[in-house]
Amino acid sequence: MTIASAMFRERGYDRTSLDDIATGLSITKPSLYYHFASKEEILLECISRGYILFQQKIADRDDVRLSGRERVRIFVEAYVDLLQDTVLSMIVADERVMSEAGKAKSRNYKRMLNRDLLERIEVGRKDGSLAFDDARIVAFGIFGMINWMTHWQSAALQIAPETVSEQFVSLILDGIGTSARRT
Amino acid sequence: MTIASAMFRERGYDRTSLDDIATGLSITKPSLYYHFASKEEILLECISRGYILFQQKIADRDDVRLSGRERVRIFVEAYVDLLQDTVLSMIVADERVMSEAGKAKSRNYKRMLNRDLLERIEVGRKDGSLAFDDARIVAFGIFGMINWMTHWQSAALQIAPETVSEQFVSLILDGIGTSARRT
DNA sequence: TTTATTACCGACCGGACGGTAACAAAATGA
DNA sequence: TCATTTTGTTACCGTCCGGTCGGTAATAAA
Repeated sequence: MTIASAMFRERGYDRTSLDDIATGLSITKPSLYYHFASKEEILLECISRGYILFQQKIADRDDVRLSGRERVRIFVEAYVDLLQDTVLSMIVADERVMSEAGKAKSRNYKRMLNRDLLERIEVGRKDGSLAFDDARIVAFGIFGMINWMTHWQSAALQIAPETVSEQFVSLILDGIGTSARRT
Repeated sequence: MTIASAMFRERGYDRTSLDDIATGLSITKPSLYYHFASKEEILLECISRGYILFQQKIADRDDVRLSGRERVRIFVEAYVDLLQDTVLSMIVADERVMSEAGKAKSRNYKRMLNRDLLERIEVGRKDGSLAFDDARIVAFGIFGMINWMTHWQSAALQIAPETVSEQFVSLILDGIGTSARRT
C-alpha cells in the first residue's frame, strides 16, 4: 500500500503497472488481486489513507478558539506536511484516470478538505483577522501552491520542509508586497 | 496541433492516443507520422507554441522601468491568461511522460519562465516594492497557484477570468491577513 | 510526358497492461 | 491429524497503443 502510493507519486498512476507494484511488494500480480478488486481500488485506498492521516494531523494541532488567521495557518502547515510525505500525498491524484465511481469518491475527499479550509477562511473574515474578496479563489490558490509541490524535483533544491510551510504561510497571510510605492 | 493541445489538457497525455488526435484532425495515424516523428514531438511542439505565445503576451505588457511589484503583477496576469487558454497551457505538462531528451527541452522552457519571474521578484526586493525571505519559494508558490488551475473543473465555478488573475495578484502581493491581532 | 514531391491511407506488428482461471502451498483451528 | 481458509503462483487472454510498411491519389517541376 505505502509502496503503491510512493510509486504512483513518483512515476504517475498510468505509468505504474500492477506488476511494478507486485514486484515492489515481492509478490505477483494475481496475488495483488486477492487483496484488491482493481487497480483503481488500490489508488482509492491510497487516497483514503492520506485523508485519514490528514484528519489526525490536523486534529492534533487544531483549536477552535483560535482566530481564523491562526486556523488557516494550522491547516496550511498540516497540509504541507502531508504533501511532503511521498506515501500519503495521493489526494492530489488526477481524477481523469478514474471511473465515474472512483471520481466521485475522490472528489468527496477533496470537497471535505476544501470545505474545511473555506470555513477557516470565513471564520477569519468574521473575526477580522483575515480580509479578501472571494474565499473560493483564495482556497484554490492555497491548494494550488501546496499541491504543486508534488511536481517539484525536490532533491534539486535544498530547502528544509518547515521552511516551506513557514514561507507559504507568510506568503498567504502577508503577501510579498511592501506598503511602499505602487509605481 | 491546437487540437492535440486541447486533448492532452483535457484527457491527459497518456490517455490521448494518436488515433484520437488523428480522428480529431479527420486524418489517420500514419498521416500524423508524416508530420511528426513521434507522439512526444507533438507534445513538445505544443509546449513550444505555448511558450512562444507567452513571450509575446508578456512583451506587449512589459516595461522595465516599472517597479518589481508591478512587473511581478504583469507576469502573473500574462501567465494566468496563458493557462486559461486550453490550447496553450501545455507548459505544465508532466515531465514524467517524456524521454530524457524531451524532459531536457521541457525543463528548459520551465527554467526560462522561472528565471524571468525570479528576476522580477529580485528587482522588487532591490527597489523596496517587495519583501520576502526566499525568492525561489515565492516563485514556486506563484507557479503552483496558477499551474493548478489546469486541475479545476472550470465549468463548475463561474468566475470571470480577469477576476482570477486580479485576486491571485492581490493574494500574492498583499496576502489575506489583516494587520490586526495575531491570536 | 516523365519524374518528384506532398499528403494521405489500410493493414499490420510487437509489446505492454489490466485482469482472470486454475492450481499449490502455508497458516489456522478443531 | 486433517479439513478449511488464506495467500500465493504459473500461465494465459483480450485489448489497446505507439509505431511501421507498402502503397496511392493529386499536384507540380523538368
